[in-house]
Amino acid sequence: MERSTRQRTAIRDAIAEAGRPLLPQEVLDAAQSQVPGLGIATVYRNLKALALDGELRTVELPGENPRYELVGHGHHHHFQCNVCERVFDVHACPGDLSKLAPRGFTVEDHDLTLYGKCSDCQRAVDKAPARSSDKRL
Amino acid sequence: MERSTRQRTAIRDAIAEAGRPLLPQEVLDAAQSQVPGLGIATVYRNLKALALDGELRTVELPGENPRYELVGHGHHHHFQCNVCERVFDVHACPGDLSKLAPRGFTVEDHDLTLYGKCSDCQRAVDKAPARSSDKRL
DNA sequence: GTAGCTGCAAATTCTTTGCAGTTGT
DNA sequence: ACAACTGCAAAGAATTTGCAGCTAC
Repeated sequence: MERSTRQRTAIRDAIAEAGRPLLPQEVLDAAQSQVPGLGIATVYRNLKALALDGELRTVELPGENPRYELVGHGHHHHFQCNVCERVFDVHACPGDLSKLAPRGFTVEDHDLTLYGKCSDCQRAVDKAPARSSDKRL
Repeated sequence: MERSTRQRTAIRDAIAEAGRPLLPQEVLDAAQSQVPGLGIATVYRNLKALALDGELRTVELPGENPRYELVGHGHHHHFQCNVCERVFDVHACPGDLSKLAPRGFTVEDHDLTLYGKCSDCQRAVDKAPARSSDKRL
């Protein structure tokens, strides 16, 4: 049976406050402000448990480690910033994509990731137009 | 400068013959029939080099380890069958998705994966209609 | 009281890297 | 010849697991 521990609460809260999908390590960093001794293994165990429980959803972007977000938003997609690499929710959807599949194939679902610059990074670029010497990451 | 070695040739051939995106381990298994002593590190090094070189493309599906396929088709997407789990190329594209992003965000690229039933598995379902006891995964 | 939870460290899995010997050009 | 390449084993990074002590109920 599921217990309510300081650790579990801190993990849930960290994700709720972030408002965007977090990596296990990001969850640890955020939750440690509430529970200093928190270990990464506990974070992994709780993320898995909460996901199984239906409280969290696993967000798997191509080539990225899994992130976790609160369930609650229904069908939606994600945007990853090419600069800061953070991931954001996109509450829009191209809609019916069934016509994209080859003949004879049936489309039941889809997964879409947008890439570009988030508003913060876009603003930074606008203010300081790129010089050829600018290199990030 | 790029050399032509037995190993590199075997790796390239393995992927060419497969005709679908392969995992590094699958590449190793296939290429070892040509070069028995082939090591996994060499496979990784060559996959990376060939991808950098523009010969191979990395196919990263959500929650899956990276696969590699021959370049040749330009921008395209993938379809994964919910039944047989095989991955197919989709040579269609929803096009401009920039309006889906939140205000202030700039869309530069996108990644799309369709899920459903491939023609083979769809045909199988049509012939043998699902019973309520049928459960997958 | 006790089953579930936790932190730590060791184990796993996938991928990368250091090194000394091998090979293509 | 000589830089690129290779196999092996060790190193990394992300995630899982074993275990003994802790804690919510």
